[in-house]
Amino acid sequence: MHAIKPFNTLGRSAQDFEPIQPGKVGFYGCGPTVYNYAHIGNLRTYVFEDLLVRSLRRFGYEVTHVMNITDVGHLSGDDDTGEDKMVRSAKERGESVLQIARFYTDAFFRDTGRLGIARPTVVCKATEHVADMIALIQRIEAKGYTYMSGGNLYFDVTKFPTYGELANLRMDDLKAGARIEVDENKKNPHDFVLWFTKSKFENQALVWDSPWGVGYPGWHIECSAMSMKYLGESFDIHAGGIDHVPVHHTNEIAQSEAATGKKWVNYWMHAEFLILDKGKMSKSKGGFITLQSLVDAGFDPLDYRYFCLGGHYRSQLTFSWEAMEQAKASRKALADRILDLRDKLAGQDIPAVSALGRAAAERLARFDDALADDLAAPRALAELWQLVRDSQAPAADALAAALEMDGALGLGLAAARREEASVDPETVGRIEALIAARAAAKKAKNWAEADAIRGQLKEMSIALEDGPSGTTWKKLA
RNA sequence: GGCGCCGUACCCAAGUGGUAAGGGAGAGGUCUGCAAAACCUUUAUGCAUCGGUUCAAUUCCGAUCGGCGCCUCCA
Repeated sequence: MHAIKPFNTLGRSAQDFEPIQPGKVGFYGCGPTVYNYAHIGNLRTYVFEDLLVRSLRRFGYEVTHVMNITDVGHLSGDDDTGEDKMVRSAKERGESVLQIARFYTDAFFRDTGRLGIARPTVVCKATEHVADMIALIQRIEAKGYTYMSGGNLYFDVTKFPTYGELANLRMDDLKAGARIEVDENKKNPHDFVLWFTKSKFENQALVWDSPWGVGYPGWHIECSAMSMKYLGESFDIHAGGIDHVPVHHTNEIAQSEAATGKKWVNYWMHAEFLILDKGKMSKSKGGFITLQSLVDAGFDPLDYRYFCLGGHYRSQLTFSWEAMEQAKASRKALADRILDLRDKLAGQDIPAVSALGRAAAERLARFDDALADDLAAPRALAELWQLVRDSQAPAADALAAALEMDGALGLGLAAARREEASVDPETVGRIEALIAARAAAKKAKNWAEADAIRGQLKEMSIALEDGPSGTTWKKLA
């Protein structure tokens, strides 16, 4: 089992990973709020989480990956007074909240699927776990961490001495409410709601009965309740976007540890933002780019995955169409290498990893070192390139090692195939006739004629390649 | 006001207290009737600026300039 060393936000340092149970990893990744399509910034985080899961599995861990689907309660506006986002979407489309949630959940998994992201072991919806949340809140209440005020149940952060540790918050010089009016029902600006009975917006669509009255859960409790349900009261890794550090994850820790009295999560990993030239991409500000819009622009979803892997997950990555073009070109070149290696082997068996020659084995080892070192994908990618270009390694070894690497990177290299021209049979006949005519012209050394035919085919977006075994063609995109 | 990140070639992007990975793009070459692919060579005495520490700094420290994120639902 390879020693992996993730950067732990808790402590802000790279730390040797030691799972609670040897050989097993409990991993919780914050999932989407399903009131709209995911944008490519959101998706970057899921690519990171997928790389983490694939790497851990590659290193021999049995990973239980839990992801929540938030299908209740979030605000729509920057001013904290808007409607529930789910409710607004539902209203706009004339559908029920649950229909909206279902629709965008499906869209989400369609996108992650296209990105080669493995489906989590457990996908859990907030609306189906309200009873678990209520039970957890009761535990917190029983330990004396809560108070009722203005109809809502609050968590009192002053009762939790290590509050803010994850985010390096210092309670005394914090200026909460710098950008937002503080809820006057709170004793402390950092207190947060565990259960609402007094909604700030009318017509809350989804409400449940509870010991505190009819209402709905606070925004942080679902992750605590569901993660503990599926992973236990303490588990190994929790990941999410970096924006979650100061509030969401900070509050999750407080409420979870208040309830159990135990350390909740050992390793916290946070992905940095994808940004545009003008700043971050967000659902509420502009610059909303979906995976589909990349596809519509002629990119394969895996081109975007390659783009993401080209930067380290803890660094901001700036999106640009030019960078996408570069990623596309790189990924295609990589796939072509794999195809060339396949051709060289001509059906020969691919050696087992244990039977690799030294050159390929060393590359693979370095690749693993890069991944183990806080998921250094750019370095891992560089090793893959070196491998695939290294004439030292026999083709069979190179191919075997490259496919091993791709098991972690998920760039779909095993499935790489030459671009099959999607051309109707009639046109195929014409193309082949022209190629035959050109072959005849070439044989007669009538170069002008041969080139004319090449030009004619080019008009039809058909590119020819003369090889040792004859002429092949493909349709250009 | 507080917290945090970043500034490396034309572009994207690694990295290290001892002299700059990888990819894209460009240039030259080999090969090919042409073309494509492939292969070879090539593109930062330099890592925002200015100081400091050091035998040695791009890498550590400080300041400055510039960009970005968070403190509000947000990946």
